[in-house]
Amino acid sequence: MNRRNTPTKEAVLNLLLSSRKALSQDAIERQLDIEINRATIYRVLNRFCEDDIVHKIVAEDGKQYFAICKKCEDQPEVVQHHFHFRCLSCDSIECLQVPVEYSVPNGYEVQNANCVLTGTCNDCS
Amino acid sequence: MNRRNTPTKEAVLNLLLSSRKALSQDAIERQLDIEINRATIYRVLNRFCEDDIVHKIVAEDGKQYFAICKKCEDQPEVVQHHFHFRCLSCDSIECLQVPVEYSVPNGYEVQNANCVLTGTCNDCS
DNA sequence: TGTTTTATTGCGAATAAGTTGCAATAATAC
DNA sequence: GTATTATTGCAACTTATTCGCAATAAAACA
Repeated sequence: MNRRNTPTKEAVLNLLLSSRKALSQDAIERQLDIEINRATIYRVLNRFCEDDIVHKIVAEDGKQYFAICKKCEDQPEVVQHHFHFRCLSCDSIECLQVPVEYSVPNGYEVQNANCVLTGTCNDCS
Repeated sequence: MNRRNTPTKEAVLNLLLSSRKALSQDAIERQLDIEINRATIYRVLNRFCEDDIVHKIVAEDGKQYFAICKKCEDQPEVVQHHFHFRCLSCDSIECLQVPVEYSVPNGYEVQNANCVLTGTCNDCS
C-alpha cells in the first residue's frame, strides 16, 4: 500500500503545517481554497496518523482534532505525549509543550494518552 | 429548579455507585433492570454532573462515560482531576487514583481536564 | 387528603461526526 | 504509452447525543 502524492494531500498537509492549532475536519474543509470531500479529508488525515505525520486528539466535545507531530526541543527523537489546551472562548485547540506524566498500577500498560485541558487561553483571558 | 427523587434517578445512581467502572449511556441502559429511555438517561446523567455527583469523561472513541466522583484519600475536600484508563482489550474505563499534574503557559486558565490513558489493564495483560 | 405547580419522562425526530461501498479518476511503475 | 492500484467523490449509513412537546408524577401547599 504505497502512498501517492496528490493535490489533496499536499493541501491538507500545508494547512496543518501553517496552523498553530489542531484542526478538525470541518475547520480544514472551511480553510482550504480547494474543494475536498469530507470523507476524503478524513481518509487523508487518518493516513497521516498511520504514518505518524499527524496525531489525533479527541476533545470533550467528542470531536477529532488533528495536529502536526512537532518534535519537542528537549527530546528530538520522540514525539512524546503532551497536553493539549482547548480554549472555550475562541474554541481552538493547541498542543502545549508540556509532557504528560503519570504512573499506572502494576500490570497496566499504556499505549497512548489523550489529554486535553480546557479553559481560557492567553489571547482570551 | 429543585431536584426530585425518581426511580430512574435512584436506579442510575445505584448502578454507578456499585460499578468499578465509568459507564456509557448504553452500558447503563443494558445493565439496568428497569427500562429507561435513552434521552432520560442522558438527562439524569447530565443533572448528576451539574450537581457534581458524577463526572464525565470523553474517551478517544468520542463517547461520553460517567463515573461517581469518589474523593481521593489524600485530598478529601476536593475531587481533583485524575487520570482515566481505557483498556482496549476489555473495553472498559476506570478512574485511576493518579492526579493529573501540569503547568500551563502564562495567561492560561484551566477549568477542567480530560485525561485518558489507553492500553491494557491488569486483568487483560 | 385533594389540588396545584413544575420537574421529569417517553417518544419521535433532528443533528452532527465519522465511516463505508462502489465506481471513476489519476499517480506511479514498467 | 500502458497497466496497476492508490485515491477520490458521492451517497448512503451508523452511532451518539440532543431537542421539542405532550403526558406523567414528585413535592409543596391548602
